[in-house]
Amino acid sequence: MTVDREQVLRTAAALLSRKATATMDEVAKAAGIGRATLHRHFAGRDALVKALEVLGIREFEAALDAARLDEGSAEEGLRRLVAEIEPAAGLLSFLVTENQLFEGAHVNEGWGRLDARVSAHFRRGQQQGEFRIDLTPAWLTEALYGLIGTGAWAVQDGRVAAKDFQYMIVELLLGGARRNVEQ
Amino acid sequence: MTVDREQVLRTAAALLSRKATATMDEVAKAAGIGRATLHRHFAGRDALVKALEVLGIREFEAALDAARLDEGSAEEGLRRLVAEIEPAAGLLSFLVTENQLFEGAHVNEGWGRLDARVSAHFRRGQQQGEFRIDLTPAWLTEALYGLIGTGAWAVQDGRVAAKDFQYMIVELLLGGARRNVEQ
DNA sequence: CCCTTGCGAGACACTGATGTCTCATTCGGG
DNA sequence: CCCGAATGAGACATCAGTGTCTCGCAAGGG
Repeated sequence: MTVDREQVLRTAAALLSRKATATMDEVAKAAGIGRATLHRHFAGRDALVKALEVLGIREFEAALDAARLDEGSAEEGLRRLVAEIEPAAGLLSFLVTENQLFEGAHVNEGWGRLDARVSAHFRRGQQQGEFRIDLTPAWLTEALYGLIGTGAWAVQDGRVAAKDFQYMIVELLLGGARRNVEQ
Repeated sequence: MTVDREQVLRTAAALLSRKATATMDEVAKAAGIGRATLHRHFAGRDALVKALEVLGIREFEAALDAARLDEGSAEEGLRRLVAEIEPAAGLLSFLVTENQLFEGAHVNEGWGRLDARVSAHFRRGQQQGEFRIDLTPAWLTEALYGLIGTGAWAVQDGRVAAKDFQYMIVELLLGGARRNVEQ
């Protein structure tokens, strides 16, 4: 009988990341609850978005922790990160697109911290000679977010099989589309 | 005195791709014109979005033609395509995010055609042994769109220099982040 | 078994965006 | 220099979305 708050948020993220103009009524319907109930749990649209941000940042941070980026090679760390982040891919893609419209340049402090951790990981990979140095850590970070979001959409729309999600993202990000001749 | 219709559309695409909930008034202000004038040129919000789609598809198609994908290696074709598409990157990223919310699964027929051309190019690259076959053409196509959109945002927000736009996208998409040891 | 709690559906007023209008102004061509 | 076309600013009605409320109902615990 009780609404699963987290499930509602995940559904809302999946919907809002594809249709930012979605109505509160649409969000409620997508989550399978009534609009009044949605309002009981989230005071308004702003509160809903804020809750999405909080949950998304929390899950992303948890994924970063669980990935143990410091251990092993940078590549292994990245693979673990993508694996850990997969369940929250919808939330992350919502966060990324939402963060674009930083109203008045007030970047979320939590987001900045996560951004720095990911960026630092790519920098470590460069310093250890694993990653190319002609692609900036900032760009690799953005590209990772973009590919995760794209992957989440592609899976949702059935253009990519869910089981290939991790592989497609990591392989493209690490190895690229070019076929290595010596292989 | 006369409004530059195309410039208005480009400005609108840049704004709407970052903030889909932007008001007609915001769009007008961003384009430096009055709201009434905006309404004179585009009957309403739907008409504006439709015009953006038409222009975006037209420019994308022109980029595909200009890139001469059939000539030379698949990699060269891809590089030309990204170069040709750069001026319309904002429009393309709007189209991609907009196309996610295919209302009632009515995918735009023009978009499907473009999609098929890009996908076919990746397939050709695979058949010629240039591209990896473990990454599907559909995914490579999606990834290209995603990276172009991500790149456009990153440039807009100053996280990546505009002059690096093409390089960052093509190098990551083709070669990936991993440093090749034999190099 | 009852009773409390939480939910869905619907009604309602309110706010903000939209679309249309008028009017003064300005630009640019003739 | 003058005139027409196009624009900007603003007023206005309309409407969709929002936020709040009530009521009936179902679930689940005591």
